[in-house]
Amino acid sequence: MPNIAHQRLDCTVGCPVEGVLEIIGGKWKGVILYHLLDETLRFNEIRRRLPGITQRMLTNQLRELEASGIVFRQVYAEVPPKVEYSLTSKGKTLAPVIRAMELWGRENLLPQAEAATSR
Amino acid sequence: MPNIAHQRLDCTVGCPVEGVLEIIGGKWKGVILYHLLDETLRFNEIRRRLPGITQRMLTNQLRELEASGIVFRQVYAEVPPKVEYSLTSKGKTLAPVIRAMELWGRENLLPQAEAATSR
DNA sequence: CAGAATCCTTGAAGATACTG
DNA sequence: CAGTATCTTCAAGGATTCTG
Repeated sequence: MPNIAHQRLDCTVGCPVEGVLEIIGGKWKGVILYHLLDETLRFNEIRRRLPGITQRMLTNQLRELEASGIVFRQVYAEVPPKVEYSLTSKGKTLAPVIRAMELWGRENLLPQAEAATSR
Repeated sequence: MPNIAHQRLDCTVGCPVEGVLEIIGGKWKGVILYHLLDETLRFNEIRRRLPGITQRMLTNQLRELEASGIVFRQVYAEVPPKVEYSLTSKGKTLAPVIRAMELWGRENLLPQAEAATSR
């Protein structure tokens, strides 16, 4: 084994998962990412897709995602203002994670889904 | 005790993701699940794998996971007490989600990892 | 060993109002 | 349209002690 062998991480093998949750956790980030997966959206477009979120929260979450290098914020110098949000290339690599969550959610969280098949 | 878990499905397509995050979100649940993926563990075994978690938190999180039908809690009538935690079949279906997160975490959260590959 | 019972702190999240 | 700026609340999470 090469000499990069064991770096002293303060926690051991569990951390990758924990770290991801710090990025896509929170109450809204996962859903925001989900909506940005295959679309570039403007601020209010995202907002409309998240019933219940406040402007403040949306701004917060988007800024944190931007700081994590996950989301790209494109500001157009127009009046009225226009800001578009999209995934960075790094953000796009999260697709498998989001998709896996989406799939599991559909199969396990929506009783109607399964009930519908048996109806 | 009634499980009032996911009745908040008043939002539309984003919810699958949101619902999953309610289950594996929180500060510790994802990591707990990660450790239970391929092992049945006793209370203190899990605790040792999560540096920094308190007994209270661990108990809490495990109970919530149990209430979500994700974790099975096996109590042995012994002295001293012995309680084993494992994934239910439903819990095991979360594996792809956890694995996707683990993979992404390894590739994006540990700079050493990428540095190692480019060397 | 695996918790239950308390008490306490913090900050995540919400409500509301204002603005370039 | 896309934000700030405050104020406030509530519950997630933590620290500590006790116990079958």
